[in-house]
Amino acid sequence: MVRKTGSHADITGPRIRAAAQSLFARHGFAAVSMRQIAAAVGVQAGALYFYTPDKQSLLFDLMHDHMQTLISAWDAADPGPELPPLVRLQAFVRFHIHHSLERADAVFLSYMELRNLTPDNFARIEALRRTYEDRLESILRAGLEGGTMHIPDAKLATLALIAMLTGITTWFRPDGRLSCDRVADIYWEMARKTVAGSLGADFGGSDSVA
Amino acid sequence: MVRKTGSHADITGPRIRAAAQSLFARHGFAAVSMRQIAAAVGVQAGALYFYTPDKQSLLFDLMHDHMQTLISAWDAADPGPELPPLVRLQAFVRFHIHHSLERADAVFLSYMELRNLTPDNFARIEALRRTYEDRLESILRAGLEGGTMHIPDAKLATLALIAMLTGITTWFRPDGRLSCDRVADIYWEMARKTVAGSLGADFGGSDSVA
DNA sequence: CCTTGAACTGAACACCCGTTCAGTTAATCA
DNA sequence: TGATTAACTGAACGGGTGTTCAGTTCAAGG
Repeated sequence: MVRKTGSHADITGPRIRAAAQSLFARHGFAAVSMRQIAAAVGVQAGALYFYTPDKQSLLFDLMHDHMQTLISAWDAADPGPELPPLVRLQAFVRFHIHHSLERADAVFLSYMELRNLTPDNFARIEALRRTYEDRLESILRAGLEGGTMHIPDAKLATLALIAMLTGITTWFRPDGRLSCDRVADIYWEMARKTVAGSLGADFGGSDSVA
Repeated sequence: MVRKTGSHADITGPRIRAAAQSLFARHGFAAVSMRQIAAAVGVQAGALYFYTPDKQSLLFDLMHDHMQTLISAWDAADPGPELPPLVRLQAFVRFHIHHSLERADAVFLSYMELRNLTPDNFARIEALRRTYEDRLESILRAGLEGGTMHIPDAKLATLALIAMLTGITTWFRPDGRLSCDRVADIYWEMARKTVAGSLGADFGGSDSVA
């Protein structure tokens, strides 16, 4: 009696969130009005407040869900700490690229609209972002300690790799020159070399630059 | 008689642009009102229109100036095409990091507010961005042809490197753990390895991952 | 068939938006 | 000193903002 299966509400809520995500990603949180979101769903603006307390919560929920999904999806995809760090790193690179490209709008939102969150909400999203970064950083530290990786700074390498991988979402087009799989192959090769042993002597003179 | 030296206008224009840049970077173009910009300058909103035709032009001018400054500053810093590609790449990495960190607001604007440009203005900024990317890409292609670099895809390596370098602006703090110079050193080492020869056999088994 | 109540409308609330413009101010020049 | 004019004010313009809420609708439950 409290809940009817197949009710309209079960589908309208997700539809609002989908419309908001798409519009926020395309035009930015501040540039999209509740009336525009409502129109995209085919409803009056007032009806949105049956599903969300306010506009800010709509943004926060989208970002929060994305970060939680990201983290738990990686924890499910992680081949495990007993495997060699380079194996785990390869899994991470492939996972991050595929997961991000399949959720371009959510990824865009989650690092473009941080400044539109209230301080409290910002802190919660930041914590999740750091949690995800720590997953990668611990892989790099394991590789460092095991001697299979050579990185000048684990924290900076983490940030550099994530920036490099996430940047793909800003230019990748499914109908472009390269498929998602091919892009993942190429980026894995670059990432592998970034953390590889520092056998830089194979091109003489590069260090003797003024 | 047309221009008075030391007039108020000579300083108010730049002050408006500085305030707009700071506010746009912190809160986003759409979230900042002309009245807020005016208040930051200590003037009424209407006075802004003595210096800019509209809000959109204010944004475009900031982004356009930043891109032009970036490109011409690199062209001045480029050690020249007669030098080894790895030398030029090192110069590029150091230049990009230092230039970006000294202009955090402008960098932030120029890749966060692209979607708030009118289609015409967007196309003009995009062209400048591509011009800058081409500077790096041609270095990588030269290294590829000369055999001193080994990259799976010059275009993707360009995008990966720029994303990696520009990402620094999102976390770098002048009073943080590492100085700008130290960060540049670390990133150069990572960038160098990314484009280095593919002597990946120094850690056996990494390629035999399922 | 009638009641219930979830889903939704449409109008209203107070306020903010970018932009314009008739005036005011104050400094310069002849 | 008086005319000129660039710089700026302050009010107004039409319209959009997030949010609320008294009503309407309509399918399901008893």
